[in-house]
Amino acid sequence: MNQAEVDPTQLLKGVLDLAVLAVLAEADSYGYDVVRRLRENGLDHVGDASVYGTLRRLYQAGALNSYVVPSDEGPHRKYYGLNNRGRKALDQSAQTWVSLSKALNHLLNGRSNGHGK
Amino acid sequence: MNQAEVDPTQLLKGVLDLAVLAVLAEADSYGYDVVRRLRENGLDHVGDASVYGTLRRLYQAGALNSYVVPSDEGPHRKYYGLNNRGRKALDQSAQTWVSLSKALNHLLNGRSNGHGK
DNA sequence: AGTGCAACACCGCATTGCAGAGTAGTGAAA
DNA sequence: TTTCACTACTCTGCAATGCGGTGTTGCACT
Repeated sequence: MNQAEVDPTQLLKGVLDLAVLAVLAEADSYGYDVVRRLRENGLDHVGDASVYGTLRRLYQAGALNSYVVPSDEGPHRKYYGLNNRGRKALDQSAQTWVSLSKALNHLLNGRSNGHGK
Repeated sequence: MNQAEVDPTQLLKGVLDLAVLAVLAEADSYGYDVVRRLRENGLDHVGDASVYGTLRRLYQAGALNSYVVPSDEGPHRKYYGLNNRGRKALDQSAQTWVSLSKALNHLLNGRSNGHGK
């Protein structure tokens, strides 16, 4: 059961996975920074613990690889980056997300349209 | 704490609430039918128990009113419909949803655009 | 009539994700 | 030294999802 793929049912509550994956796709980074970037991008209320948890989960699922970069200006930083598996997972999750988002948006706008399909 | 309003953190996993609310906004209906409609609209993997649970939760939160319609073709049907509170909740949730969805979509497309306005 | 099935409602349990709070360690500023 | 901004991580509680099961009421078959 260490598939990196998300099963659709999980996406309902696992939007964070997708977000983290997306951020990591732009550039490798470490937990603290991921949180910062997520918040800068509109996900302002994500708890850091959630992100760390997500990171760990993703890592254990084999979607990420990580390496420690010692810093001379503070504690070490544990970078995470997408690997093939991760990119695939991102791709798939993104797709699922798009359908979900489309379905939802359709539902939300559906009251003003004249004829359904 | 029985506010019908969703706090943003909940939306991450509570997309179902919004979906159910939206379906109910189109027309009153009963659990079994809600599931059917949800599935027809792309939310194909929602479990019926989840929907019943959501319905009950929403009802207890005061967002829905319900009435039983005896059916001559089977057991009675327990209809649910939005009340003012429900509409407000839908409205608010929808808004939160839109921001979230925007943020996510931005993240997902962010790699190919030069500068977001 | 009896059996079985489909439509319908609902519950309990286990799993899992998310968040809050707390621990810990480093380097720089006060 | 105390404090603070960074950085990582753990424990724990809560709430939501889903599965499987239970029960009911008609209808179609046999």
